[in-house]
Amino acid sequence: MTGNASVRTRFAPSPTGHLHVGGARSALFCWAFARHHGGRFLLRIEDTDQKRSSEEAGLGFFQDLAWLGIDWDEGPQFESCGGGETGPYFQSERLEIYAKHFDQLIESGAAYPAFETTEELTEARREARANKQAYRYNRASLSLSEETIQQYLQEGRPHVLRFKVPDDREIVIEDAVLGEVRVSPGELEDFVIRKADGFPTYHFAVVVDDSLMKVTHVIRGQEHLANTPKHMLLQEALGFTHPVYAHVSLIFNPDGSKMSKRDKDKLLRREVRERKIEGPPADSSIDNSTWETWTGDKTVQLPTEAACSLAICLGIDLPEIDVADFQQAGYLPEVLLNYLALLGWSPADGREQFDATYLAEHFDLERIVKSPAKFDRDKLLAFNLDAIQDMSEGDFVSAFRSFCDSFHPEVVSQFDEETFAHFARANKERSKTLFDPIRTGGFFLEDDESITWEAIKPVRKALCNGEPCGYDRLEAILPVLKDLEDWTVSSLETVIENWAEANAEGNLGKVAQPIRVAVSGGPISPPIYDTLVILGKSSSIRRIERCLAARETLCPTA
RNA sequence: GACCCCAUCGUCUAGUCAGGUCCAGGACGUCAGGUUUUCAUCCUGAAAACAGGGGUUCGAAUCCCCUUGGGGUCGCCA
Repeated sequence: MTGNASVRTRFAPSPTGHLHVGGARSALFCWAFARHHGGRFLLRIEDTDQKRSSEEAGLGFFQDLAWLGIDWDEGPQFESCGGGETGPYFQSERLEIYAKHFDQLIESGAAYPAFETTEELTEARREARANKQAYRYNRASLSLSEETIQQYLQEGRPHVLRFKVPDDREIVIEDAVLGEVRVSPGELEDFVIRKADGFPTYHFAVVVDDSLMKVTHVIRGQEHLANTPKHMLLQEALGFTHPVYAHVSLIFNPDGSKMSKRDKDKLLRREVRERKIEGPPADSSIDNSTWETWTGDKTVQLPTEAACSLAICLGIDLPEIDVADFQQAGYLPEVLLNYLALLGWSPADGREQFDATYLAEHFDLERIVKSPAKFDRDKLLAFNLDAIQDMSEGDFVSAFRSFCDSFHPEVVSQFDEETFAHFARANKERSKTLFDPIRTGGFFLEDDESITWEAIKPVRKALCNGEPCGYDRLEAILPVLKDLEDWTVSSLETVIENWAEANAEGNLGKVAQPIRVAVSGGPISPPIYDTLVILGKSSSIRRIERCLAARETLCPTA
C-alpha cells in the first residue's frame, strides 16, 4: 500500500431497496482507493427520507457488502465492521448536528425560509415545461418583508429552508475522472436544504457529513455530477474545504438503458399494464394494500419477495440487478467483485482476472474510464466458470454446500454427507455457477418412479437408433449391473468398460449413453460412473428397468 | 426544452493526457475445425472497431472545431 494514509472515502447509500450493482461498484472503488492508500473506508446510511427508509434494507446492504468482501472501517456496526469516531453514521441520528449548521447559514444570510407549497411549485414547473422553458425557483420568498416572514413563522406556516446561491460566478469542478467541468453563473436555483419536516435534504446532509467525517475523496456515480456545484457552494458557505471529486460513469443494461434498481418494478409494471391486470393475482403473496400502494405510486418498489412471486405468477424472469440476485443465481462473490472492478477500470498490466487484494494494490483514479459500460452477463458467466474451475474440489464442495444451505436446502437433505460431496465434485467441472449442479441435476432429486422419457431426438438416438440399439445393450448389461456387489466408481468402470470391450467394439459411448438416458431421463448428466454411484444401486437398477418397460412407447416397432 | 457528460471490434477495454513503435492489442461473445462416454469444458484458427466532416501537423485513434448519436440532471428522492 502506498500513498496517503489520511485518505478517507465513504459509501453512502439510502436504505431503500437493495444494493444494486451500480452502488456496489461505487462502494468497491471507494473501498479499493482507501485500501490502496492505507486510508479508511466509511459507510454511512442516508436515511433522511422519512417516507421511504426501512430498517431491513439497511441490513440487506450490510450483508451484500460483507458477502462481496467489502469491509468498512467506520460506520454502522455489523459483524467485525463499523465503529469510528465521527459518527453517528445514520443521518437520522445527526439532526442536532445539521441544526447547528442550518443556524450558521441563516445567520450569515446564506439561507432563507421559503413558504411556497409543493402544489404551487409543481404547477410552476408544469407551466415552465409547457412553455419549453427551464424552470428555476423565482426567489419569491426572498423578497418577503421581514415582518411578513416573522408573521408566517409565528403562524407556524410550513416552510422549507433554501440556500441562496451566489449567481455571479462560474463554478469549476476539478474532477479526478472527468477533468475540469465548468458550470456558468445563473445555472443553479436556490435549492432546498431543509425540508418542511425539519430533515435536511440530501445536498445539505452529504456536505455536512462528508466534511465532519473528514472525507477526502468522494467517488460516486455520474448521476451526481450535476449536484456537485451545489455541494461546492454549500461547502464554501459553511467554511469547509472541498474534497476531491471522482465521478464514475453509469452501468447500462444491454439495451442501453440505465441499469437501475427500479428495472424490476418497471418490467412488472409494464406487464401488469399490458395485460390489464386489476388486482394482485390470487396465487401471489401480495395483499391488496401493498398492491394499491405499488400501483398508485411509481416510485414505490415492491418488496423482493412480492416482486418474485408476482414474476412467477406472470411467468416472466426478473433481471438480475441487485448483488443479492447474483448471489442467489450462484455467482461467486470474488467473481462479481472482479467483474465490477473491470467495468470502468483496468489495471495497467492488462490483467483481467484478479482478486480484491490485487485490486487494492493496483487501484487508482487515473485509469477509470469516462464512458458508460454495458453490463455483460456472458463475460461475468465466463469469469465465474474460470473461477469455479480454479477451485479445489474441497473448496467447491463447501461453496456449493453453503449456497445450498442458503437457497436450496432441499438438496442438502436429499443426500448423506458423503454423497452430497460426491454430487458436488461430479458436477464441478461442468458448472458455470453454483446453481448449475441443481439446474442440470434435477433427476438426482426426483423420485425413481417420477422419471419420464420424452421421445426427443437425443433420447431416441441413444435408445432406439442403430443395430443393436441402445435398448438392446441396456437389456444386455442390466444383469451385469445387478450382479455387481461393489457399487463404486472403480468397480463400475471396470465392469462397464470390460463389457463395452466385449460387446460394443470398445465403444464406451454405445453403452454409457443409454444408461445415462435411462437413469436421468435425458441426455445430460455427470460422468456415468459418478452418476450411478450418487444415485445408488437400487435407484439405478430401478430406473433402468422402468426405462426398459417404456421401450414400446419410445421406440415403436412399426 | 435548458445545462452537463460521453463516443475504438456485437460487448468490456488497451492505446488518447506527453501525435510517429497501431494497415489498432487483449478479453467475452460469434463462426470454423479438433479433443471428449452426454452436456459443459479444453485446444487451434478466423471474421470483427478508431461515429461522420472539417482543421492543425511532415505525420492524428491520439490535439482543436462542428455535426450526429448515446446518456445524465433539472424533486421538500438520494
